[in-house]
Amino acid sequence: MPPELTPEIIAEKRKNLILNAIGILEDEGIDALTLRHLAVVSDVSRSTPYLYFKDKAALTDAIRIHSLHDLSARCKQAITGTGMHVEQMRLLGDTLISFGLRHPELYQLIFVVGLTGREKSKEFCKAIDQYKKIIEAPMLAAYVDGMISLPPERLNPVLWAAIHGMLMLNNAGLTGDDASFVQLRSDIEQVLAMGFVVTKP
Amino acid sequence: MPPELTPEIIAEKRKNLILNAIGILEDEGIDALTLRHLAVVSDVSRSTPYLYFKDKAALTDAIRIHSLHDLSARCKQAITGTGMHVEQMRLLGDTLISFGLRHPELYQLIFVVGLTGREKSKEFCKAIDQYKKIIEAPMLAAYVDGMISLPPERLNPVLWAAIHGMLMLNNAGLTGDDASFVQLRSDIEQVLAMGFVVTKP
DNA sequence: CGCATGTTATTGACACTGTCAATTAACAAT
DNA sequence: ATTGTTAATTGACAGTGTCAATAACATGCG
Repeated sequence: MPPELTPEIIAEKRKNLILNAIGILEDEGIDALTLRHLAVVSDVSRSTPYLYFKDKAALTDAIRIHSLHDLSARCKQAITGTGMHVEQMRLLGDTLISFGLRHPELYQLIFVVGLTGREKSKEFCKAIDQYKKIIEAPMLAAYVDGMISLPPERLNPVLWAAIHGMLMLNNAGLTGDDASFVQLRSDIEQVLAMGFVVTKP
Repeated sequence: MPPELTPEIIAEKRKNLILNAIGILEDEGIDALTLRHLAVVSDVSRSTPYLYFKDKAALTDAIRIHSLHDLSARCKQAITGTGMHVEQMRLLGDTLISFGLRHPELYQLIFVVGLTGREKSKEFCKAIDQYKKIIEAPMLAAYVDGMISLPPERLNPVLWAAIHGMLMLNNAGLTGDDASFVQLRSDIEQVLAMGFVVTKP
């Protein structure tokens, strides 16, 4: 008979590898994220990760999914405490921007598909859908309240693109110094708001 | 004495390697862009590229710079023929979007610094500055004409972030099908325009 | 013409990486 | 204690970036 390896234990070991991989990514950069290095850091043998991940792309995919769930949780928490829909929208934007600024390497790994592996996995798409659902809820409420002029399925891509672009440019060092980024952030907020927020008559 | 290798010939061989590298990138993807493969395609020996590029990062940097010059040239050409500044702004946006859609791998290599190598080179920064200067010229003209409400150094980052984000999301397959992208593109244009275009009184 | 010289290009070699087959170690049930 | 199944390790191989050692080679001088 096999040793007692419950699915829970397997899942825990898997999660441990994922967390160690994220640690490497954030501390030493994407180039240091190698399966062998992960094995050393995790104090396991060279090919043990292959027991939990089919290949390297599967590992990075798992990192993406884990991090998306984490981000979703942060978003949920960010909007508890206020019921004002437009305020919630701002809080969600802040959460994403803050995440992108604090975890640049991780952010890039998550959202720049094609950095590793070409096509999105089923689970990744599910995690994205979950995240989008959380984001779009306050937007839907604000829309039915008549506060904004575009429905969520049209407004969210606009806001997402603006924030994503700002973060990616900043990540690439193309937004100048910190002051420039702050200015950009405020300008984007203002320009966008003027573009879709319904002004009271 | 050395063999007759004029700087022109050296530059030509170098450019040839760059063009071949771009060909590999666009035809076979970023993973196929390897120095050894480039050598085979270019019909030279394994380490000949090292005579022209210090290391792989120098090669990708050269690709970036070459492509930025190419993009700048396209932009210059796009706005010849009309003197209407706001129309020129639209044409420049179309040029960038069209470039990003037609050359996704190349676009990502250029603008996602950190994909290869960590810090920007001097020459890359110069090419970026050149490009920005071309982009911002019509915006400055439109600003002094009173057509738009933000000066170029503030408006350009906003527009750039929006377009960059849209292209990167699309590149990652996060903008849905083609129809969704078209919708997003038009929504962004509209929302942004409402945010900064001065409406005639 | 033949040789020295400095330059260009190729090959050899090394450390890494992803990956998997072959092998060993661990352990529950008998 | 034996055994059979499974977890985990080691061996091995093809690629990759990189550079030192080597060859090829056009030119200038004797």
